[in-house]
Amino acid sequence: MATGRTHRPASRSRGIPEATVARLPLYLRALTALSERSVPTVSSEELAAAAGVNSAKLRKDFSYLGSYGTRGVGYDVEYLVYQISRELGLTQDWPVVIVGIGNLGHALANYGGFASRGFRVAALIDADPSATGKITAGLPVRHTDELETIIRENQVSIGVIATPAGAAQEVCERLVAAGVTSILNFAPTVLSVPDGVDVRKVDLSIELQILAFHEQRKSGEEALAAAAEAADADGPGTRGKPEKSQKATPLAAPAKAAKAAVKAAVARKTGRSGPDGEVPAVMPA
Amino acid sequence: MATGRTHRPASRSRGIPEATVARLPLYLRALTALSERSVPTVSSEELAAAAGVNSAKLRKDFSYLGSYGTRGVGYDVEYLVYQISRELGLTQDWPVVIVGIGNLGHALANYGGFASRGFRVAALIDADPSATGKITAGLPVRHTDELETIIRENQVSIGVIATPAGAAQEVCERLVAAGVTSILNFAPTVLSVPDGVDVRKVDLSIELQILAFHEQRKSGEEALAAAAEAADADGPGTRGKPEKSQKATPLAAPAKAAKAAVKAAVARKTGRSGPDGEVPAVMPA
DNA sequence: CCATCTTTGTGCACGCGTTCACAAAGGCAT
DNA sequence: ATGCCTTTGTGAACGCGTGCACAAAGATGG
Ligand SMILES: NC(=O)c1ccc[n+]([C@@H]2O[C@H](COP(=O)([O-])OP(=O)(O)OC[C@H]3O[C@@H](n4cnc5c(N)ncnc54)[C@H](O)[C@@H]3O)[C@@H](O)[C@H]2O)c1
Ligand SMILES: NC(=O)c1ccc[n+]([C@@H]2O[C@H](COP(=O)([O-])OP(=O)(O)OC[C@H]3O[C@@H](n4cnc5c(N)ncnc54)[C@H](O)[C@@H]3O)[C@@H](O)[C@H]2O)c1
Repeated sequence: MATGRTHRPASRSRGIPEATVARLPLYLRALTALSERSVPTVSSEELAAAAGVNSAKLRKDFSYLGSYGTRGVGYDVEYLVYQISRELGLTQDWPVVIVGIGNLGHALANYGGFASRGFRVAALIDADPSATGKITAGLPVRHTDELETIIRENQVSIGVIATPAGAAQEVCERLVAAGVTSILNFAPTVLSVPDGVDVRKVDLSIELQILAFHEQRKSGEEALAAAAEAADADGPGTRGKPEKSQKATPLAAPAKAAKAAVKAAVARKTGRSGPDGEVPAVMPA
Repeated sequence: MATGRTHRPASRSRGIPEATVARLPLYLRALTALSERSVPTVSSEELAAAAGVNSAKLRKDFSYLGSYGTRGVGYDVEYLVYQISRELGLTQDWPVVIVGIGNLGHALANYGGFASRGFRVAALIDADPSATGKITAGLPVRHTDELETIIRENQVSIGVIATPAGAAQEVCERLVAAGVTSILNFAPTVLSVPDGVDVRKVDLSIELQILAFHEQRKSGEEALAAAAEAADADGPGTRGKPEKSQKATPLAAPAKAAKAAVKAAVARKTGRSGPDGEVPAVMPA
């Protein structure tokens, strides 16, 4: 998955837990697929399998919405699709603006997954004058100067930021000032927004780093230390070859000496990638 | 944010909680910025603000890694960058393949955020014969036939899926069979993988739906019901104008009659978007 | 109309994550 | 050296989310 919400701690809005809200779109997707296959009803067990969750969790989630199932039978697919759509606010049309029509912005603009869920791209906005006017995904790219006007005229309340990180906060502020109250941020920055504005972020880099963490664990604890030391000294061939780890005090209180040593090594490395022989990642006390 | 992990419930690998792992990249980014400004040390308070989290949380997170701070002073920036990088496995090089070079795949291939964190795009793979061979972001697009060879030769353990949803599971299986053990999935599907394989998903559509949910709450509970009914009947002008909510029995047990009525209405609507006068979203008992 | 069987809805317990609050640690000035 | 002041590291309390397990509901067949 990508990431979690940023602000507003955990205010379960009127009884529906945030974790449940995050799963509703998942259920909806599975239900839509069933609906297209004209399946009339589905049990919690089947639907849970399709959505990749626990069936008890699914039933509890639905219980927050009301009693929409029939014991002994299951849930009526069409009815549930409607109820979830309504709960998520997908029965109305949400105009969205995308700001920053670069690599990612182009992909987003061409993405079909918007319209299929009630989200309508109202405008594409970019600061580059040479980009404005170009037709992208059937829409002309508008200049940033028009941002406020576009937001107001189209009653846009959801904005997508796909600008470089440096511009994100500024763009965010302009969006908010113009009336946007929900932001989906693709730039790798922490956005600060006033209360009442929701920010969700999608950060590819973070996802990869989390995967790398687990990947590293899979190859054994110590490979990393070896790799870290050997990184600039030798070529390939060392990977995945542990060296016998003294797992005692794995990360326990490094003495001052150790800190200083590593710090020095790091400094050396940062400055220029010179050879460094002894870099004790874990130091004996 | 994008999304959460899919499989492997909550196995805190060797003591570091999953929630903490997910925040380490955030800290790392903030620390890198400080490092570039040559800031020598930083307090938990400052760093927490930069990363957008609570300072107590940050300190506790760091405590899982070891005692890396100095009381009365704070944390040494360079040292912490090194420790977190090491913990996340970023001191080694991670070759990555991107499968599905369409709109999104192109954007990903051109994304600079990979290399800056130790992720190297080893290959771009697509099934479309007319696409193969084309140079994208400095790399030739390779045909799916070569997938297994590419994975093995480059020792790739992380795969990114950016194909249409229908192809995702199949691609996933081929990746896993070839040796990939971590997958970042952009296709809106639930992937099933064997134990030991990590899947994280990024789903733009889900993020927007979650935003829509909260957005809807902001405009008052009932606007939705009104909008739902009026959706195909009238034009703009109704939005964001609450009408005084009768919050009694918001979603309480609808009687059989109500279910049937709504279901009928839904069916009507699904078939063709004809006019529907009375669609009781919430029915009096 | 009754028995049986399926499946929902939920009470309950448990574990993870968050946050508070504070003692201990260490730097720094005197 | 001594005391002060800042900031870490963590014990403890709390709340949310998850999953088990089961009683009640309802459909279905006889
Ligand atoms: N490309 C990806 O796959 C990818 C993946 C994850 C995250 N991101 C992030 O998404 C953002 C965009 O990535 P990209 O690859 O599309 O970059 P890009 O440089 O191709 O596009 C950025 C666009 O934003 C425009 N822009 C700059 N400042 C602006 C401003 N103040 N107002 C409006 N528009 C402005 C630029 O003109 C440009 O068209 C970056 O922050 C990047 O880190 C990209
Ligand atoms: N474009 C976006 O902004 C965006 C956003 C979120 C999610 N997504 C999802 O990402 C995926 C890709 O989106 P897109 O807009 O790039 O679609 P796209 O149709 O432009 O690209 C898909 C690419 O995958 C290739 N492909 C198809 N089957 C394949 C296979 N079996 N093996 C290898 N390659 C195969 C196609 O040739 C094509 O080049 C979709 O699942 C989409 O739902 C896209």
